[in-house]
Amino acid sequence: MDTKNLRPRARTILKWSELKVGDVVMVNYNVEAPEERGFWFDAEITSLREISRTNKEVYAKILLGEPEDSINDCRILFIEEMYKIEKPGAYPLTFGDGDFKRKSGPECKHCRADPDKECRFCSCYLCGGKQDAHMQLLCDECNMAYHIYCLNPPLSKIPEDEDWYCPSCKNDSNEVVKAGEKLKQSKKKAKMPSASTESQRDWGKGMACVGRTKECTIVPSNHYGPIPGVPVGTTWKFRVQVSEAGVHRPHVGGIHGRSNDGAYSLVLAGGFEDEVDRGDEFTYTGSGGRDLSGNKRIGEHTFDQTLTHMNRALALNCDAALDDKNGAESKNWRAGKPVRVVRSSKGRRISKYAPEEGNRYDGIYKVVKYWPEIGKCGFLVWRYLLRRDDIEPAPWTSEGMERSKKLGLSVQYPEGYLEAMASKEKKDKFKKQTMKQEPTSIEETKNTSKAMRMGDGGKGEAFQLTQQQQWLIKEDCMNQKLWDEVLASLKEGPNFLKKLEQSFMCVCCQELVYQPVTTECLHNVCKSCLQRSFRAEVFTCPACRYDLGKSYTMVPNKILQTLLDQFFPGYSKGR
DNA sequence: CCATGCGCTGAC
DNA sequence: GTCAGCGCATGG
Repeated sequence: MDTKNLRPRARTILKWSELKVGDVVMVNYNVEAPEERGFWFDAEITSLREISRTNKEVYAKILLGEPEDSINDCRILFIEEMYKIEKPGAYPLTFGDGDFKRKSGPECKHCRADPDKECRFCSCYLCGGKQDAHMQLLCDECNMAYHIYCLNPPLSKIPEDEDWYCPSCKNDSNEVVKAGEKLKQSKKKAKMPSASTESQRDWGKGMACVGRTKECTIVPSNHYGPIPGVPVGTTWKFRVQVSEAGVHRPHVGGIHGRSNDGAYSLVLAGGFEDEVDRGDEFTYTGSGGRDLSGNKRIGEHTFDQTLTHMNRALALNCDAALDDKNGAESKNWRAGKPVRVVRSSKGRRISKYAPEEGNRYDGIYKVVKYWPEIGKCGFLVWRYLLRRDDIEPAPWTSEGMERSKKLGLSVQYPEGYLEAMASKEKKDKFKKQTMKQEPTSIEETKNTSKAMRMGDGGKGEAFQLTQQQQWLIKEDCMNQKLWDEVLASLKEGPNFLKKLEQSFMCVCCQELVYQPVTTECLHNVCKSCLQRSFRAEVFTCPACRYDLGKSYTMVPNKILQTLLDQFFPGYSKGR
């Protein structure tokens, strides 16, 4: 088996039939639930025996850099995924101490116990030296350290880019787009109309086709209800930002949902003239029935809509048995599943509740009823009645406006957008009289960039804790020190949640702890992760190696679990 | 893999 | 003002 040309980045899932003694593989071990991440480690297969067509009993020698971390031999029982790798040891077992987080210098927590010992987390992969930690770069793929001056060509300073990949993990240089170079044509793109029509349009510079730069991770994509840290009234200029915030994930689609589950959010953009919006109640129209030929995103109505896909999803939110012929009405509309509603400024043509600019989160609504009807377009459409059910005041009410003012909510623009627009305007010599109204004066730009930072999870209004949360935090005395640290960032508003997520991340699975066990040494680990460690006969704390003892009783910290469930609703789904 | 889509932009 | 037509995320 040739492992030389296979890099972790282009990892290939191994087939059982390919596996043989002597292979070095990267294994996700003991995964009980497919969505749950287990331990990643490198192992050399020492023996294997076929049990069934899909199962092999595999014994492997774990290749780890540090003896105290190693389980010398193990029996691999449930291999969910297995990859061939180039650099053994490049993916450390997650018994680390935050080594994933170290970007560069100054201190490697991993080897602080013995600073003189060679350590693969802070010794340069090229020269082997540990010196000049501040000039080391960590590869985002394999976590190996590299001195910037050992690289070929050497770098003069630590790059400011978010990600850095070492020479062996970096993609084929032919695929890398160098400064000033045009994007390489993808296979998919070759099929697109533009390939043949030689379109001269300057795609990519504006917001028409940009991708996400951030992703909402505090709740899963199938999360119902508000997004923690996003108050009603929050407004974004572009749909892609709404997607990044996790409020409404599709870039273009009006409904986000799953046809066998329900709808999580929708955007009111006035796409249908015969829709009615009364603020606390509105009618909405399903999707489909449009002619999308010519690679369009919206088009003429040419056929009837069906209660499938997203239309079915939205119907499932209604607390009534599904009826795809006549529709249905809920007897207890509040019992339906919650839908996040975003109003777009485009809806102004039919609704006075639409915002003047951008896309505004207006809160939670429920589906009261849905029915089929012949729309103004002449074709059958599915129509829905939604009614507001949210304790947060609607943005157009006086209470809501006061709150928006208090929270300092204003339209959020993508990073660098206003600056880019301002300089473009200047360049185009479009100064003239617009300067007074347009937010391009220095003062105005400053104000808006403050709002942008807030949206980025930066400064803004302080995060509010409920009385119950304050009480629970006080009760969780084992974690007092951690909470003190986390509470210090309350004043940073939405950043508070990020800090919270970091502080209560499980060192094993690198996710927010679930059913956390707070150890005697005051670390928090998922109960299932700790159990897995114990099954592998490692009875120490995964974070600090403190010996917990073979007969340690794992008691989940219920108070902490309650708190985390409140701050990150739905995060434990599927775990 | 493929189909869908209540955005967005520059060209006209 | 109108219009063609693109990447991308998402679900199936």
